[in-house]
This record gives sequence, structure tokens and C-alpha cells, in this order.
Amino acid sequence: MAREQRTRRRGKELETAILEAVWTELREGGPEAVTMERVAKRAGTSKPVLYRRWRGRAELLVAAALYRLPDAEAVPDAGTLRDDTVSLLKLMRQRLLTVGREPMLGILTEVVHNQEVNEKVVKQLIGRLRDLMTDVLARAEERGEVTLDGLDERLRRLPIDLLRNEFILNGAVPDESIAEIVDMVFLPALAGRGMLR
Amino acid sequence: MAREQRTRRRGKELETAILEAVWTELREGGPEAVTMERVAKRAGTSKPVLYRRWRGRAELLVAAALYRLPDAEAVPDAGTLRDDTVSLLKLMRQRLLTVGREPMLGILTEVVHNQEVNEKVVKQLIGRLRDLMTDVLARAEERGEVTLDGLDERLRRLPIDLLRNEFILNGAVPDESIAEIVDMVFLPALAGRGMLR
DNA sequence: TCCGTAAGATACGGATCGTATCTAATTCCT
DNA sequence: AGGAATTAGATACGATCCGTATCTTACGGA
Repeated sequence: MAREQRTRRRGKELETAILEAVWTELREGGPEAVTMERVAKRAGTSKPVLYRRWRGRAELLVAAALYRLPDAEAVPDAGTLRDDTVSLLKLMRQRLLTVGREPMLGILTEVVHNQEVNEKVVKQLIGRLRDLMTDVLARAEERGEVTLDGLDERLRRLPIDLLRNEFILNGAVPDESIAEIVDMVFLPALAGRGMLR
Repeated sequence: MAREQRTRRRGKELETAILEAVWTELREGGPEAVTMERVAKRAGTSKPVLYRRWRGRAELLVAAALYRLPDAEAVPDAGTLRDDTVSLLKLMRQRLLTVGREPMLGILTEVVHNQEVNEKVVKQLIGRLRDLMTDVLARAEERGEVTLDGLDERLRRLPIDLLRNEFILNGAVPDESIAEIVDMVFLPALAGRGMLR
């Protein structure tokens, strides 16, 4: 907002202020309110400063999303594959809600035109969770719950994919949905592939 | 395009011409070429005519998408649940590609704050396919391939959900993805629930 | 202290949005 | 058939936003 003219920010401090401004705009006016002009004014700076850092609106939105996204820490060991998967999905849900449905759609829309940004988003928003799922499955194998022989990417990503789908479609993911994804789909699929001990 | 000034279209005829113009722009210049100004010119009319029918670009895109969507006919009986499901997913893919990824995201965005459009979209884009899936499963049961005892909504929608997810994320769905969804996830999940004979 | 870098202000051309206003064509109604 | 009501189509407008260029000036490092 009205920034004191006293000092002139630089580097990380300035960048943070800009990304915070993006979120303020998002909160107050939704994705369409995120324009370079508004964000610049809101952050108490000017457009050229933004364009020195990001190539355009798309990159700025992505940066803001990633900035807010807490680092996906490890999934605590709940003792069973079932509960670990539920934990992972709840972690993912929290991350999605942090970003919000409309901003997420906005990002996806912007990202469509930019292969580079697209890959970045996919990597950060999906890759990390996929890795956590890999950890969860590895843990389950150590416990002797499953054999991962022939486990494929498709199956590994299954719970994550279903959760994302539900979030994008409904904007919310109740606990029951998470339970259903795990108990009615994921675990049965593993069983059907002969992977459950 | 250059329209003959001879006559002045009205009602449905005019509306159709406008929606066709949207698709022409989409084809030639991609989604960003769909501006109210261009569409109006392309259709040989003017902006106010567009705004008398749709509240803005978003609604126009939704209308154009639904206009082009062929009625999802029945899925031909391929003889097995597996092949029927693949057929259904290919039909769905064709529908999604007809609409296009960006318009689809536009629709989803629109849906967030427009209850009316929401119901229309859910009915046209989701409900119909779900019904076709129900048919496919019923056929499989008649054949004796599966028991549908305790079949839940979640499982019934599984292939559809996964395909939609992949389309939104990648904008394309190769044949292998469809095969994977059916062979690595859907059928195993049915088997794991004890539904496959 | 001085110099290079980058912040911040301003302005620009171009595109688009959504609306207001006006006219004339077409359809409807009597 | 003819007048009234409707609405297509043309045009112009203010506003907003994009991305860039230019200029001044504050800050930080050597």
C-alpha cells in the first residue's frame, strides 16, 4: 500500500514484498486482480521492477504460488501404508488449499502457454509429492506390507492424481474423499495387482 | 469475415454464426485470438451484439465449447469390460480435445462463481459420461464379467476422473495413458474389491 | 568517498474490455 | 399493408492492462 518513501528496498526484501502483494491482490480480488500494475502499486514499487525479475504475469503467479507453498516435509510414519497415504493426502490438501482453487486454475491457465513454466510447476507441485509417495511406499515395503515388484508410475501417482482432480473440480476435499481414495481405490488397486501381502 | 451486407441475421442464426466465429479464431490463432472484437468482426457483426448474449469472454467460451460438444452417443459393445472402458475413455478424450484445454480451464474458472453455468457444465461434461460408464458396467455384469455388489460412485467414476486429470494437466492423452488407466488401475481396483469374476 | 547497480517514477503505443449512443433493418401485431 | 417494437450493426469512448524505454536517484560495495 502506501509505502514510506524513506527507504529503498532491494534484493530479497523487495522480492518478498512483491510476492506478498500478489497474495494480497489474490485475496482481495481473485486471480484477475493480479495485474502487473496493481501488484507494483500494492508493493509500493513500479512495473519495471517486476519485469526485471519475471518475464510476465505467468511467471509472477507461479513465483507467488511457490513462495507461499510450505516445503513439503516428510510424511511422519503412521505405522501402516494406509495411514501414511492418508497423511500424505492431507498434507497435499493443505498445500492445495494454501494456494486456493481459483489461483490454481489461474496458474494452470497462464501456464498453458509457457512450456518452461509448465514444467517448473509440474515439478514443484507434483514432483515433490510423488517423491513423498515413493518414500511412503518404500516404508511399506520395508514393513513387509507390499511388494513393489513392477510398481509403475501410474499406480504410484494414483492417490495424488485423484486428490488433485477432486480439488480442481470441487475446490474442497473432505476427509471422506481422502478415505475413499485410499480405501476404495488405491489399496484395492494394489491388491488387485498382487502387491499387497 | 467479409459478410454480405445484404441481409441482417437474428436470433439463433446469428448466434450460431458467432459461435462458429469463435471456433474459427480458436483454430487459426489459438485461445488468445478469441477476443470479443475479433470474434465480432469475424462473424460480421459487432461487440454490442455479443454482449447482449453473453456477459463476457468467459461465458462466450463456455457457450462455444458446449455448442461444439457432440452428444455423447452410446458406447458400442466391444465384448469385454476392458475394451468397453477403453472405448468410453477414447470417446471422452475426443470430447475433451474438441473443447480444448484452455477453454476447459476457462469453463472451470467460470464455474467457480456461476451456479448456473456450473450445473450446465456438470450435466453436460460429467453426468453424461458417468451414465455411459454405468451402462458399460451393467453390460459387463450381464456378461458375467463382474459383480456390481457394493459398487460405489468413487469406483465408477475412477477412469473418468483419471482421464480428466491427465487432460487438464497435460492437454493431451495418449493411447498408452488410456490403456494404463484401465489395465493398471481400474481393472485391478475392481479385482481388489472382489468384483471381477 | 566515489561509482556501479538497481529502484522507482513516468510515459508511451498498442490491444482489449465493456458500455453508450445512434441508425436502420426486420419482425410482429393489428 | 402499415405502423410499432425489437434488435442488429456501426462507431466511439473511457478505462485498464500489457510490455518497454527513459530518466533520476538512492543504496551498497570497494
